[in-house]
Amino acid sequence: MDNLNVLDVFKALSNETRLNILKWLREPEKNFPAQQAHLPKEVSIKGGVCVGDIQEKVNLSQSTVSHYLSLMQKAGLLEAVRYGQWTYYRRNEETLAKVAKFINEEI
Amino acid sequence: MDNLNVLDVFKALSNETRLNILKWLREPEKNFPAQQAHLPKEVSIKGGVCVGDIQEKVNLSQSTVSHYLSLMQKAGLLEAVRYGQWTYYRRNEETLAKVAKFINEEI
DNA sequence: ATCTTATATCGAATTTGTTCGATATGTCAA
DNA sequence: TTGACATATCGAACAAATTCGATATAAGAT
Repeated sequence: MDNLNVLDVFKALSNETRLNILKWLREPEKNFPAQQAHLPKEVSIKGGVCVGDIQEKVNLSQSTVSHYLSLMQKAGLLEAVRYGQWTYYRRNEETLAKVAKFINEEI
Repeated sequence: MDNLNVLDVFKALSNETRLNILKWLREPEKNFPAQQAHLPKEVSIKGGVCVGDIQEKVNLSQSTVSHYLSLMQKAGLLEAVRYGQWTYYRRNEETLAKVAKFINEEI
């Protein structure tokens, strides 16, 4: 939605855990076994994984993971979809593409 | 030379001044008028600009600029060529290309 | 209404980054 | 060999990021 803020993006990418989360979300089914277990069969949040599943994989506190995801969302790297009490985060491919383009053409 | 350390790269890119330096070094002749004034005519360090010229453009102390350039070099974004008492820094396009590729294919 | 579960936010401790001035090192010129 | 200049390194002050546990908010189940 908002325009690309490269500084916020690079800051978000300057952390191994956050980088891993982004990588894992490339293949959610593979990396998060319990993925979307809370969703009824007729609902699907394509590519989305809830905070709890991510926290389980990352070895950090719930508050830290929540904060990280929020940072990444503000940077435009992730988007959040709420379903009931869960928040599903998924990659925002548009921003990723813009970042690669930016490196190639502007930096 | 060394292998790509993306974390160091993203940290180096997480700063407006450093980002600007990298951009300016795309077109050294345009952005650094006094460029290569110290070099004898027969010597040319393609794309290289000395620390003093960069410092003049950035509004920060000599030690800070030196530190920034060193950070960027360690991250592989710049390479340094010494000529006499001057150090010329220029972009390392190979790393930049690797970073864009990394974003597209791995992150 | 109450309890439980999921996520977000707050406040604080610790670590890392920014930035400076002072000083060290290296090179050239007289 | 002394002096001047370019750059690098050091040590310290301040700002920002990391990370936690505690608490707030919000939704679902009893």
